Amino acid sequence: MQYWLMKSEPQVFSIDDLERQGRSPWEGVRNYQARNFMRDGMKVGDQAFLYHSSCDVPGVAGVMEVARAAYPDPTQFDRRSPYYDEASTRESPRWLLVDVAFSRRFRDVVPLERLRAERALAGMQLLRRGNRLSVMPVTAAEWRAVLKLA
DNA sequence: GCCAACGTTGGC
DNA sequence: GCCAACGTTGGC
Repeated sequence: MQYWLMKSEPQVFSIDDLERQGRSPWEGVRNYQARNFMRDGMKVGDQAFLYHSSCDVPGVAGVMEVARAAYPDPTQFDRRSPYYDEASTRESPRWLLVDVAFSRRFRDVVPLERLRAERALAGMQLLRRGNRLSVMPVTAAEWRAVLKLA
């Protein structure tokens, strides 16, 4: 089993939204590296942190589980969607998504600031300078270290 | 294949 | 709102 971290702006899709819905397609990933992690890495049953970005308190908000392996993201074909990609075709879809299922909402978000202060997380990809990836792997040791802070 | 211009991400 | 960092685009 593998561990992941996936970013979302809570104004767009938050841990509360996922808790309410129970399960959801993870729409809108438009970065090749992030797509490749979903396509080549993610398996049903993998665990992922939901990270809130671009908000008052950026940080890890809870835990979800991969509920369905990668398949084409329908929003790339939807002209009215902000994620529409006119260059993508149904014969050869450019963008994929996975379905995620709610597991747990932390009582409080574990703030980015707190993650940065944690020695065990010094090598975490999320914390590297200039990191903008919205989907990335997390090691088992990092996973445990973040859970301890929740 | 290089690289400048441009767009996006995301913390602050 | 600012700006650093980075990815993508497109001319050459």
